[in-house]
Amino acid sequence: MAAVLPLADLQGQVRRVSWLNSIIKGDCVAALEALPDHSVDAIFADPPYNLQLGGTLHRPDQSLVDAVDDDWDQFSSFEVYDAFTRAWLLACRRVLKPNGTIWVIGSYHNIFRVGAIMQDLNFWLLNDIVWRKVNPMPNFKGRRFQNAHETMIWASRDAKAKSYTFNYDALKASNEDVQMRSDWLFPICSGSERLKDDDGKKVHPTQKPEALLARVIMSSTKPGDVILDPFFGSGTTGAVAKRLGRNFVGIEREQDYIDAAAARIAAVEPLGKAELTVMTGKKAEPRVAFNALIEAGLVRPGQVLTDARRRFSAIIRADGTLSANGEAGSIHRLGAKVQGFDACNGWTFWHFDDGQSLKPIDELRTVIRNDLAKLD
Amino acid sequence: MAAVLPLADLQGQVRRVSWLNSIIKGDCVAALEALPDHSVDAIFADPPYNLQLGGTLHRPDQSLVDAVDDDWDQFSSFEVYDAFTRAWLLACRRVLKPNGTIWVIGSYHNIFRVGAIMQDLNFWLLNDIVWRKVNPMPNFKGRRFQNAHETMIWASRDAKAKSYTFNYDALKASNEDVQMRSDWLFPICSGSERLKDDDGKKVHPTQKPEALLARVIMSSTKPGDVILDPFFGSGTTGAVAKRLGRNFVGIEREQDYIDAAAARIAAVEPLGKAELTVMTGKKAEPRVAFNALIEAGLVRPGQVLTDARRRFSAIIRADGTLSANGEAGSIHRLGAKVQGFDACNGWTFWHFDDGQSLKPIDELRTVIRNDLAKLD
DNA sequence: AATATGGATGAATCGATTG
DNA sequence: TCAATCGATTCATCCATAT
Repeated sequence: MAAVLPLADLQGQVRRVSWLNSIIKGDCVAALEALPDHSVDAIFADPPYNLQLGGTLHRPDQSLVDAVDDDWDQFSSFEVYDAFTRAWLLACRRVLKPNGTIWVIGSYHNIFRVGAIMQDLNFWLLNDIVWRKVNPMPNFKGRRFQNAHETMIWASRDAKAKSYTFNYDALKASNEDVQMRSDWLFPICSGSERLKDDDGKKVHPTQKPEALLARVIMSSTKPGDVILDPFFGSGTTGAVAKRLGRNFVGIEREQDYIDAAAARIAAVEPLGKAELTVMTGKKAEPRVAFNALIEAGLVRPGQVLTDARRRFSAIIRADGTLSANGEAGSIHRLGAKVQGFDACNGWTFWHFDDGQSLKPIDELRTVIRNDLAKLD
Repeated sequence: MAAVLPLADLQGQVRRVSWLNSIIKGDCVAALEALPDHSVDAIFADPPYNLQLGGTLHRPDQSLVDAVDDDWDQFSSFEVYDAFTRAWLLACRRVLKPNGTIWVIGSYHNIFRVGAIMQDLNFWLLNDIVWRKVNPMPNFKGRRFQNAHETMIWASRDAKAKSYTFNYDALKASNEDVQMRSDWLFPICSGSERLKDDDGKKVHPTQKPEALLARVIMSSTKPGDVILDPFFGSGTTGAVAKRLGRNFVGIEREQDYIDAAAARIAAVEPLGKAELTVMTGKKAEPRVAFNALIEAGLVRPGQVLTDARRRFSAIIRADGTLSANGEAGSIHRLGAKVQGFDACNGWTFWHFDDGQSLKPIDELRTVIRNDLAKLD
């Protein structure tokens, strides 16, 4: 895992997909040109934030704040930063599969430019997600609000791409059975998770917490997917992807970061298949025709169905349709019609009387589905 | 208060500052041209969001969602929206005092374009503030994360303006003696605060809560300051400004909104000097997702949970659900399922073995809650 | 008079499959 | 490619009505 390939080696090996689960050394845009079109399922990008720091910053006790002042975060103007942003986003767009999605994280220094450029390039914004930091750095001068969050943009390749991966049911089940919101709460990366060098200095100034990446990856990818991180840094994306049974591709310029990331990822133990199975909902279940209930003898032609409160009733016909008040149609169409609605889920609307109580015909569909499950 | 002046009247009366505490009827940019340079201390702008809605949306109960489809929110392209944004921001910049600040609120549909243009026009971003909605509208189709926040940008007129108003100590004192963070929690505007017409219909589709405006105004203005709102709508800015002893200027095109806002503001009773302090409310115990335990490392995927008497067991999966006997679900659903019940409190039912004894996972939730207690 | 229940609603870029 | 069909999908809160 996590072999480090110079760009030259990579280009000769694309056919064997040797770039899977490796870190490509080189400039982001140039390295991306070596990847095939539509070759990755998802992208997580943590680009330079273009922080505009005036001078040095001291805490109230006069200790020096170790700010992000690396060369890679220096841009001479918004125009230069915009050109850089457009270039790497375009390159990412080409390698992204048509139904793939991209995540970009940033702060108020850069995220507005990034978001506008994403829209200009026809990415279709699905959500902006707020990472609320449990333990953000205070504002030492007391001149602003404490900058306690960062923003992530989640987008599909274009507006027409409707089949992107979103594990809605799993997220909901893991969140007290209510849907996951756009504001997430996580601690910043610190303690034993934070990579340090031999001198105890942090390896990377903006290492992201694994919990954040875990939710990103669990929500919008499937096991076996390929996740690209064009600004790999300390390799959080790769470490979490490996642990969660996904593949990764990282791009990084600095050898120190590559070395630290490769060692980190090598130490990761992937989870087993059982632990990685994702909870799915009804949408993922096989379709069952209402006719199958008749054929299985679970309901019979002539039988009366009603809604849960017995306000409406209909008769089952031998062809698998229902009739009521001289009208006929599928369980869905007729359910909609009697209520005066445009649409209706007939499976949950229509009920049958089992002698004791009214039960939705959806329970009979479950019987059929359980029988089907034994066959494979 | 709140006299409504047609633009023509205004221009002849500028010297007497007759526009103070009034609503100017007219187009935003044209009306702004009639105001003197450097004449307002702060600006709060709630521009059109440029929502691009495909068709109609129904709730699961088939009721129709009353979407924002007003003419004033329709733009033919990003270019047109950008030009509009640049025009009103430039006009605002001219009337803003050198040490004044501006707030702009938006959603992911427009806020990235707005923020980038503000930077291009040399506004200096001080913070982005996240309004976390207590009670946002759900995502009915389960295709995205629940869009549970909006974003505000707070900026000074330019980078050199260091003497802007920021009531740091008052905010801190009103916030349990810790710095005010960049993520704010407020309910949406509803109930008796929401303006309704005689038919019970909402007067304005996007009326903002007064609590939100109150924090904006208390944090970045002084009593007696002039606050401009170039998209006045239902007049929340004016109502809160009057109550908090500030002056306002509103600009609005639609007569219906002007009438409603004028009546609303007329009914406001200004607070006395002593009462101009911010109130905060403690919320009930925060909801904790089971996923938070995994993300915090308190439990791990693959780990086995049992009930208190070890009659039932289940395995934790990486997506935050449990699985047992080929079935899966949330801690609550699966707890109910294995027992054959309709419902179950998974927090007290499922236990983990800490090496000495079985303990309910509810104890781990307490650990998380203690961390959270600092935040809400 | 409290409490319970049902309905309404909010800045929303909100399908997938088959014929 | 388009049209028809199947059938999946909601949270917190407020208010009106019923018990």
